[in-house]
Amino acid sequence: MNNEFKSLQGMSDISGFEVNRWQEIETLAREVFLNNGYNELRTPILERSDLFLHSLGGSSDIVQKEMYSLKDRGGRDLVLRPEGTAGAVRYLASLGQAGLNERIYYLGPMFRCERPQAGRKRQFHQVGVENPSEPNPFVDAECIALQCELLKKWGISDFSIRINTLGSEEDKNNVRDRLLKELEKFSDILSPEQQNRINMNVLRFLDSKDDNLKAIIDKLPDINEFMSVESRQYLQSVIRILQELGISVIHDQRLVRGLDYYKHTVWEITHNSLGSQNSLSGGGRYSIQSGRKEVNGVGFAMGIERIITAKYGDDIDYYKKEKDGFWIISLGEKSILENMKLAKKIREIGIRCGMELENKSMKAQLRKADKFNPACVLIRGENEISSNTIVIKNLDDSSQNEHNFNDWLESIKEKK
RNA sequence: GUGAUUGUAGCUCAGUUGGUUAGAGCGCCUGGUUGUGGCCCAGGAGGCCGCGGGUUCAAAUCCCGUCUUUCACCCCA
Repeated sequence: MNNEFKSLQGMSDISGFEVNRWQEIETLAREVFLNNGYNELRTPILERSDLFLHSLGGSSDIVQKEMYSLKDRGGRDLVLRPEGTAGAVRYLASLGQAGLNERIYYLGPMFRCERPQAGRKRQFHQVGVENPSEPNPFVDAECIALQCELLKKWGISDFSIRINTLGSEEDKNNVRDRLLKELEKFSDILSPEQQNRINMNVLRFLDSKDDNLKAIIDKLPDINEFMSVESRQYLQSVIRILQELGISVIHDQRLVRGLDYYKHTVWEITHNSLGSQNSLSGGGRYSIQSGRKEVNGVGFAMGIERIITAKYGDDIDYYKKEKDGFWIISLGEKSILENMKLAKKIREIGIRCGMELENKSMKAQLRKADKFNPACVLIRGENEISSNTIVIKNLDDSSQNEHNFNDWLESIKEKK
C-alpha cells in the first residue's frame, strides 16, 4: 500500500468483521466485571512521565526505552500510557480512604514503542482490573479466578496458569543479594550486556529464553528458598484456595515480573497457539507509592489482540452477518425522496434499513442489496407510489409479492 | 535497541540472464432491450513497481540509503 494511506508502524486500523470480534470480547468482559462488582474506570491516555517512572521503576524496559514521550506547550514531560495500573492507582490514591473499597476495571489502548512482532503492536489494547487490598491470599486467588471466568466466557480453554511469589520487600532484597552472589560464579561466561542486565534487575534474568542462559538458570537455587516462611506459606495458601475453586496452577519458581512494583503473588497465563509472545495475561500483587500515599492491591492485565488471536486464530470467515432488515429500491428520481421518508419510519420502528440514494438501474441496486444483506428487499418505484403499493422481494428464492402500502407498514409495526 | 525478512492494481500474486505500451485471478463499475441480484458472457476503470539516490544507452529487475511488512531476541499483555 502507498505510504500516504498507511497508519504508523505497529498501529493498525481495526475494521470489518474484526470489529465485531472486538465488540464481542468487550461486551462479555463488561458483563463478567459487572457480575463481580467491578466498576469501569477510564483514565486519560496522556499522563505525566513521573507517574510511570515512579511506579514501574526506572530499571524497567518500559521506562528505559519504550515510552512514547512528548512535551506539552508548558514544557511538561508527558507520555502516552504504556500500561493501565499506574493511572488506575493514581486515581485510587486520589480517593483517599474511599479508594480502599473500589474495585475497578479498565479497557483501552496502551502504547509502547517497541519493534512490532507477532502478538505485539505499538498501540495495543488491554483489559485489566485493580483491586486495592492488603496482602490476603483470598483476594489474590479470587483475582485469578475472575480471569478464569473471563477466559471461559470468551471461549478460550487451552491456557495454563503459572504462579510464583516474589515475597515481601525484605524477601525481594534477600533474593536479589543471594542471586547476585550465585551468579558471580558465572561472571566469566556472561557477556557485558548480560552482566548489565543482571545488575539492573537480577530477577528478570530468571525468565530468559536464551538456551545458554537457561543452562545457568537451571543451576540456580529456587528463589523461594531465600524467602521467609510467611511468604512461602502465603503462596501455598493461594494455590490451595485455587485448587478448592477447581483451578489448577503451576508453581514456577522461575516466574518473575519485569515491573518493580510487584511483590508477593505474581502469575502469568499463557496460550500455546500464540507463538513467541504467548502470554495472554500477567498479574500480581503490588505496592505502589503514589504521591504521599502507598496503594496496595492486586490486579491483572490481558492483551486483547492476543485474546482475539487465541480465540479465532486465522479463522477469517467468522462473523458472517445474519440477514436482517430491509433494503429499499427506488426507481425514478421522485421515488427517492418518498423512500427516504419510508426508511425513516422503518428505522423508527427499530428495524435495520438501507437504500440507494442515486438513481441507478434495478440491476445495480439489487447487486448492492446483496452486500447490505437484508432479510428482504422493498421495491417502491414511481409506479408503486402512484398505486400506493409496495413489492416485497425475498433474496433467497427470488419470490416477490405486492402489498397495499399502508397495510404492509402496519403489519411490520405489529410484528415488531 | 539487535538480527533476519518483505514491498508490483482494492486483495492474492506472476514478471525470464537488466531490453520497447507492467500482467493474471479475485473484487469493483457498465452492458447482455423498457423495472429484477447471485451463475454465465462481453467491455471498462484502476499501477510514482514503497520512497530517495546511484550504476547503465536502458532499471520493477543491479548497488546504497530510508521507510514499511513479517519473524525472532531484549522485554512485555
